[in-house]
Amino acid sequence: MQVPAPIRTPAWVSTRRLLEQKLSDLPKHSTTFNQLNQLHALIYKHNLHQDPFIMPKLITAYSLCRQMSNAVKSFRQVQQPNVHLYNTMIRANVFNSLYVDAFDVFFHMQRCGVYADNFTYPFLLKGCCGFNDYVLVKMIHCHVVKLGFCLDVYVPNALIDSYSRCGVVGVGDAKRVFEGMGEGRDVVSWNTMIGGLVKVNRLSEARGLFDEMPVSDMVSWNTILDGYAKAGELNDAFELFERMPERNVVSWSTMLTGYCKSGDMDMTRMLFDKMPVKNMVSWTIIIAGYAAKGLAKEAVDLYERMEEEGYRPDDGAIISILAACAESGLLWLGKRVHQSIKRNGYYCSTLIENALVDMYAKCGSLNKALSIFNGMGKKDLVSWNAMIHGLAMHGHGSEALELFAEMKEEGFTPDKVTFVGVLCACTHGGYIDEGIQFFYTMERDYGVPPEIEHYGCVIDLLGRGGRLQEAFRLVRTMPVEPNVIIWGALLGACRLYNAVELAQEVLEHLVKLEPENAGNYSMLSNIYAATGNWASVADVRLRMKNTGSEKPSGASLIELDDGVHEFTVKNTVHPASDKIYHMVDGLSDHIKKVGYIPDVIY
DNA sequence: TTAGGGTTAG
Repeated sequence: MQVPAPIRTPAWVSTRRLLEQKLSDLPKHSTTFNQLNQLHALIYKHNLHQDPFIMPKLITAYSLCRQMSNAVKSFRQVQQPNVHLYNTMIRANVFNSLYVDAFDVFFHMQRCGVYADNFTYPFLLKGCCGFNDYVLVKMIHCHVVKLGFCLDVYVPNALIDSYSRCGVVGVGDAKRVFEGMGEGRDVVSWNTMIGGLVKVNRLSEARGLFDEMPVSDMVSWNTILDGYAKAGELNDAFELFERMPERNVVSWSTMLTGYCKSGDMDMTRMLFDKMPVKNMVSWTIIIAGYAAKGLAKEAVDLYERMEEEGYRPDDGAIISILAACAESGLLWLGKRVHQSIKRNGYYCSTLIENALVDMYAKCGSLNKALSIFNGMGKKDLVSWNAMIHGLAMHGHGSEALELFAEMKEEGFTPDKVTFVGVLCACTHGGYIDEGIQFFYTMERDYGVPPEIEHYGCVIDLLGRGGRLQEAFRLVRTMPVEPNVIIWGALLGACRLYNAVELAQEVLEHLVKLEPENAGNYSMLSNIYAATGNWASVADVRLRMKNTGSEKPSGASLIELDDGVHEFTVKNTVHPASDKIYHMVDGLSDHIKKVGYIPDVIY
């Protein structure tokens, strides 16, 4: 069907200009579906749905408010898309993490004989980051070289970035592209290369380039600052921070992250309070920092202050904060974030729903996790994995396995993370033979080769099932080097079955890997004690003293409405200590009367 | 091109 060319009356021209302006002015996050649909209808009415300037703007607007099906519909309305429209569509897909679709658009474009330009390859290379796939980047690189494509600075810069994001395997290629650019390098090339080296922890090399670069800008300073902060070299980072010709919100946030990760929340707070300009990222860093450390009151207070000051948490903020809550079991803040999502009607993406499922599951609210999971419009593999793992870790092994079966029926292919959850479900549900069966068939039936995580699970499974020799044999024959988790699982099993000799051997391996962890010695000491070998208990204690490893006392944390309460052995600092001990003594007497024999830890 | 981002064994 031929679309008649619009008649360019002055009224048409002004409508066109108005629509173009409206599309450009749309706010990124608060655009509603209706607003956009109205604009789309107007575009149709004025016969502008073939317009080479209007349509990319419409597609971008749909993409920004996560309406990709409408973006695709709009794209299909255009009969002869030009390179600009293809580029827009590739970028829209990448922005929405639809990497496969982005590549499909690229192939479609080639089939239609439309030539890629300087923008196509950088957009496409950004799509490779989603796969984090070195081979894919290499393929595009070869493609560009084969075409004899004019290597404008944008394309090699994108190549440096994409290669660097592939980690250690790609950084060599990134360097070759960087060096090949010669005099053609701009400040972005230098910054990207420095960032790439920082990503693979080659800090001194990055510093060398930073010192060597002809002209540095704020991004260069921030990149190298981030390198020091991520490496935990906070003194060096701070020195650099003070020496910076000027600082922006990114520089301050980089320092916040550094101190947060080192656990120094006082310093983090001091910097945060001193920041001249804050943004969503800086609020997120400090709130998630407090949350991850279980500092409930500080985290919730700041979250509320942030909302009072008119900040609306974006996807990044919500996900980071929920993840931090999940890590420390901070249900209080997790619920608070969930409330504000509901109250403000934020768009709840699959990413956010996954974070909610994970948070509720990790915090022990399995019903809440399940109700969100069941109500999800669109589940992805991560949703299933999070729910399976959540059920498994709380002892609902059979439910987890049922969910695994359901997931396959729905057409999802399990990945390596799924099998960690499945094996964990078997361990905690006591399904030893089933677990071993899964372990030995995961590669054959699903093409997922077992990795160290799966060996960890199955060794735990065998160990808890009392099949210690089998577990030990597997550790010795497995193709990967056993780590502390593997040896730790084995030591735990030895403790369960009082396997003294095996425990001694396992401990020697563990001590080599983590000499500073006193928990390992305690475990061995407990095994000796359980078998009445008091002389060896004394030996181990002496060895602990000599090596200077002191086991920190364990603490229990309970979250009530007003925050997290910590309890340790013989600790009386809690304001309600007297009442609590009274209750504990009463309970203790009661359970002994009904036949409880305490398992004394030595 | 720089700061925060979901699922992973003891």
